[in-house]
Amino acid sequence: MAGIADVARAAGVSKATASRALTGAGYVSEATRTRVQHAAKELGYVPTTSAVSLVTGRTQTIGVVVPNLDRWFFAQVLGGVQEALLERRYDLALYSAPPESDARREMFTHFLARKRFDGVIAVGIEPTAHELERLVDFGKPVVSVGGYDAGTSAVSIDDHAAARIATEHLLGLGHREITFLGGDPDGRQMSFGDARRLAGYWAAMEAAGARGGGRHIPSEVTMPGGYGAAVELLGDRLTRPTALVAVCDEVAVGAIIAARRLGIRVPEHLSVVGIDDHEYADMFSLTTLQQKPDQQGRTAVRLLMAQLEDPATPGSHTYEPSPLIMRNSTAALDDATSAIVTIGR
Amino acid sequence: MAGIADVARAAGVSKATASRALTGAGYVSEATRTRVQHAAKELGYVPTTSAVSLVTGRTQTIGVVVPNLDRWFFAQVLGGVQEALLERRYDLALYSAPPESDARREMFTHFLARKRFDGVIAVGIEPTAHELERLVDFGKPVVSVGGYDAGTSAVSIDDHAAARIATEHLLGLGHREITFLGGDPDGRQMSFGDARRLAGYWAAMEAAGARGGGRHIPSEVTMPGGYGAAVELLGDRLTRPTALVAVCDEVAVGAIIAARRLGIRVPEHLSVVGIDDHEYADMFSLTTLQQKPDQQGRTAVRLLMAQLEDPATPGSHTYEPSPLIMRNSTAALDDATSAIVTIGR
DNA sequence: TTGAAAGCGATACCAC
DNA sequence: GTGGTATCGCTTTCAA
Repeated sequence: MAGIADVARAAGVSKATASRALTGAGYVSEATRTRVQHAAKELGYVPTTSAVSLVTGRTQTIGVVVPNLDRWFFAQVLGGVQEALLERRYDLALYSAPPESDARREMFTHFLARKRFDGVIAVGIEPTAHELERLVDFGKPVVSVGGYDAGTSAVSIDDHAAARIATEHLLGLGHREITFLGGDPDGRQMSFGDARRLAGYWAAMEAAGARGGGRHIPSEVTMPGGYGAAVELLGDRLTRPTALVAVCDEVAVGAIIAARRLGIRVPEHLSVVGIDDHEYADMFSLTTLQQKPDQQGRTAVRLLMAQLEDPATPGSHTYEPSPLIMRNSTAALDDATSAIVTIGR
Repeated sequence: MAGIADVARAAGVSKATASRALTGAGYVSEATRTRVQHAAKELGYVPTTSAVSLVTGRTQTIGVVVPNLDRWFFAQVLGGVQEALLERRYDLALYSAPPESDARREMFTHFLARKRFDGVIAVGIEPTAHELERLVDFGKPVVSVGGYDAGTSAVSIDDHAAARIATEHLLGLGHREITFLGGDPDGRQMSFGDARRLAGYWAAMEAAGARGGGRHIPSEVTMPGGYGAAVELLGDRLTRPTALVAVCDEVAVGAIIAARRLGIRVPEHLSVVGIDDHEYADMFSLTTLQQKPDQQGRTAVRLLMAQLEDPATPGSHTYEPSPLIMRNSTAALDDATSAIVTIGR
């Protein structure tokens, strides 16, 4: 529990000098600096953060807001943010709460007001008007990841393009009956990014004049959600599409499992494309558009730090790449597939 | 940015009285109390945490240490902890870093020293001797979840019993060739809980005189890990067991997927039991031993709060229940199964 | 029941 | 370069 006063005494200098020597701000002779540092180490001195915060106004803490922890994307982003923050010796205050929940409201009304952090990273969140307002008059830098871009800095993939490319890949293989799988049942709760994906899908379908073959089947955005929806969708041979664009890999994998159980072979009888490159993608040979959420987390931290150092830094939306990873879940719509589908009709 | 001085002025009282009225400590007349509270609300007053911490010594923050974020168990625990903390208006400082990593070392040497939190919840962690030492001389209460019980308070299921029950279930169905699937390849890194499960499995096998039919196949403790290991294990018809106890549901599900791909029917040709009751368990009809990590997280918070209120509270290990959930991934070893296995031999 | 004043542990300004 | 000192915003004796 040694304080800076102890360090100063041990080094035979004043508190002021000790502080300067330790923080590196201001002039200190090389000799005293080393002497003070030595004393500090000797005594195991660690500055009391609350005291530092009180006087400097900086907390060395970043607040991170996530809707939940059990979806791959969020967990990955959080991991990346954590790493990047750790490197910079920043603490991470976690606030996870689903949109529209009491906990979420509580968070916004209570915690954000506590000016406890120097900045906020909001993951996959489309804030409500009220939340947005609070975030803004919070007066500290905000960076959003994979979500709504509220005029603040943001980082995400180009969701619209990703889904478009996925769809075009399928169209290029000759598919016309392509269903978009996943996204919240009652559209309202569909996350911002997911909605953009759906839009990208429709854009591609329309551009190819295949609007008629398109359909959106909602589902919870989880593997079981994708599984359940796919069982229903694929169970009916009459209306079954020849290809699927899934809102994300978790849903895609659920669909593949459903297809297998129904005796529908992927990719021979059904092509599936996902978005994410989830850790499960490989074991299902899933063709997908890759994104690296942990990288996005790191980028978000970088953006935030830039604004912290120079508040004048303009907000910017960084789009991370999302390349197509070809595996083995898609195939050309050949005669065999057509035949099978036709027979069903 | 209203401070308590502003509130006091607005209410026509001194800072001292305002503080008492707001914190609820000390005598204040009912009249002034409401007047102060009103003024505070009016001005949108929020106490500056660093100032409060500086004088009270309490940070209203709990540090949570997890090995990583993308395993179901950890994410669930973290979610439960977050909720319970939020209710109590505590902040959650997240420290996730894999054991033996630089980040992990950094965490322990640097962050824990920052006396930034009132207590620590360590999830699924078997601290090294050095880490343990730091955690202890950190001098603040520590509660561990699902991991090593360092004489501090702890909460977990009875891993040994869970695996034993799972194994006995299989033995009761007539199986003798039962393999334990999962756990780190080179035993050393096997988590404390996982090691206990393996021990419980062996205990049951031995008690049934079936030691000879037992085997431990290591694998990464993930779905792809279980998948990969199961493909190898089940691919060889000569040595294939008739039943599997998986270290957790993720591994169990990976094994089921592998079995299906190999044309091995579950449960007709292969019985599988998991541990967890993961959100995927249902869609695979997985029989498993249920645990509720989020509850464990909540319990951990309760234990911690008790110690915070009264440091004399003795540490205690709370065991949460882990009931057997019967679904449809296990079946009696009947003639059919035996026949199939025999043919293979 | 209330108010004045003394810290909590650091930083930062201003003389020296 | 270095040392006194005011200060950050609040809680908490101690008197009144």
